[in-house]
Amino acid sequence: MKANLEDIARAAGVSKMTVSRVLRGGSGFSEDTRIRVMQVAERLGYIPNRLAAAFGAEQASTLVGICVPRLTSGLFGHVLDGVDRALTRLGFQLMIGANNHAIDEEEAWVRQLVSWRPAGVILSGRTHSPGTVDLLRKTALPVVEIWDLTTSPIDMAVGFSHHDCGAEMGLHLIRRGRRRAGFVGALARADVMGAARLDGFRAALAQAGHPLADAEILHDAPGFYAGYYGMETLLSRRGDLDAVYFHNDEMAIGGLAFTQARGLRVPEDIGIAGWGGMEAASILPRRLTTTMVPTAAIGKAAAEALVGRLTGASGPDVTVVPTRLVPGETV
Amino acid sequence: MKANLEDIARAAGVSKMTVSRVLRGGSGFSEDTRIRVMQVAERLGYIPNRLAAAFGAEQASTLVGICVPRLTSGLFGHVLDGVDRALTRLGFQLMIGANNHAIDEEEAWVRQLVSWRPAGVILSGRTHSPGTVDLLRKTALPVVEIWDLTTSPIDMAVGFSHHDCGAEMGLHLIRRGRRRAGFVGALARADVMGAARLDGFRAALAQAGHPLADAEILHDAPGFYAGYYGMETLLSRRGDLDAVYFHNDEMAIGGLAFTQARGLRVPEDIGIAGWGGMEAASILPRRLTTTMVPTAAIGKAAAEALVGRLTGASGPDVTVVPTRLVPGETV
DNA sequence: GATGCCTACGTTACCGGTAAACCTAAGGAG
DNA sequence: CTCCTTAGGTTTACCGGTAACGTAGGCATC
Repeated sequence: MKANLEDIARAAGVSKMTVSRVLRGGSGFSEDTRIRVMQVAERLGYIPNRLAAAFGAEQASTLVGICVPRLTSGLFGHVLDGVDRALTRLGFQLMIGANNHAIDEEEAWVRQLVSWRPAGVILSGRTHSPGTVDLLRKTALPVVEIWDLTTSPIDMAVGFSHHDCGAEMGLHLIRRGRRRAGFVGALARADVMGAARLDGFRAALAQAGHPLADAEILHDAPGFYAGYYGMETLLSRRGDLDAVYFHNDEMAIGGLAFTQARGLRVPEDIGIAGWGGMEAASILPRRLTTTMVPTAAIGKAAAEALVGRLTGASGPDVTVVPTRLVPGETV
Repeated sequence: MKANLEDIARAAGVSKMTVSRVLRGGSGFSEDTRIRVMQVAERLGYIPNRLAAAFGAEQASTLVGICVPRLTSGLFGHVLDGVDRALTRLGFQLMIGANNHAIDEEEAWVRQLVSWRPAGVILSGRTHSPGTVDLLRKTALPVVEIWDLTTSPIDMAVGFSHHDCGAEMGLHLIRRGRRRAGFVGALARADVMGAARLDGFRAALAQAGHPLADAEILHDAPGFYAGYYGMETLLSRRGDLDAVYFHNDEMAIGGLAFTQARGLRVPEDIGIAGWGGMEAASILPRRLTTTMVPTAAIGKAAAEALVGRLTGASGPDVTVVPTRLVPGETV
């Protein structure tokens, strides 16, 4: 039914080792033999068995795992795309997982992954369970932590500082004359990185002498609705806010929709700032004030760091990718 | 260094077959033995080798592949999420791929995938290269085609008819009194499914006696910008259009942004309709007229169809999921 | 008391590749 | 003429599980 190397070897009158070498494009065979083997393989409809290959010679795995917080996130979609394009081109396969912002779900996924003996792993964020870290250290797998920067990565890291993003936006609001800023977050107690942005934001405001006026951290996923209702909640508590910083752009656009529904003028009555740089943010009647994150570049850099490690090239352990605050017209 | 079944067997004083049985939670061992084996496995930090397991007993693979058109699509992010949640819970691992709307890229990915001897495959769309179909038939792998419905699937299908979506929207526009409708598409010559919606749309308009006035199919990816510029192009050619149907909601919102920039009133001067049902569409000042697609439900249904086939349960070959036209306030 | 059946294991034989070691004939150098 | 090298192979020994089958001892049944 389905042919293996042995079948090809028999039909071509060579040993299966020779077939293996031919098919992998190595050396140690004549052109005649190569052609014969290729033809027989084609004729028999040979389908390689990577399971056997990876099992028999463990270093030959072409499997890479990547775990993101949520598969429904637009930003991480672009990260995945960057990783996928870079790795597919080099003959790797991508195994995917979502941790839903829970380190124990991540650990469960990592355990499954390592049982497939992959060539490497890409994780999101810098917060992992002890079990995860332990396992990855023990298996000595190449690991790239992306998205949030850490100075002491498990192995390698590609990202930026969420804390700095928040601080930069805080400073920007202050410079634009805002004095009573609020914050609307999401995924309460789950999302470490949004919390880091809030920390940085809060610190910058405090240092400027105009501390954070109020914050509303929703439990929902960070979407348009959540932004809309978060804005409503925040303003019902503090009607005097003159700026609101949102968990991300989707929420900011939701908040913007609320100001329109309520007849508030932006940026005159209140300023709105987002984070992440989704495409829609730049097509609004007023371009959204936000921070652009080079998502696809992060994915690409992570893939390249991983492949670099595998091919023995020595790259930096920590790669910082620059984010960019876009002033926009909503603050 | 790293322990295998043999090591555990030696340390626990049993055979490795017994260890295998214990770790997989089977039967044929005493409670005493079970506890001893589990303790030893824990102590040695045993990491299962699914490579060896899947290789040695081919039917035991827990690998499922899924190929989507683009990883950056919000809609497919939700599909992936639906698939991932359903399969992770059942102990499967997801291998992912993107075909970039090209059937030969899909074929290349499928070839890589089958070499991992997966338990099943989920493909997007119903258009595949002969090589892909051939390969999947030959390997007799469970296959679920999602997103676009086909009456003669390779194996199973979960989706809806894009043609019908377009036709339904065409009829809706006619009913709302529109007589000169245009269309803005994307991914020219690549996206089969958007083309199917246009076909249905065109047919419905023609049947009503008010044929499609004009269509602009861009080569770009379907995003906000593309919608904005597509709208501009279309209106510069046909200033008398009274409705425009877009490839998807993002493009429709982009088009909407153009009408605002140009001072056109929606829906009075011109109607705007999208497709897909992205969350942002329902939070606009005027709720967008669009078609809601049950993305996560499609993912879940696809996963369940696949697992059903694997466990021998007989389900339907074709599952139709309902889409819903949301009238909105932009037409 | 022979037979059958059940429990709780152990034994054996693979699965399909790959690395490493080994072989052999032909050609060239000394 | 012998030795060495090289091209072009072959042989052997795994990798770590699992299915299928074998078996010893205990108990119930006829």
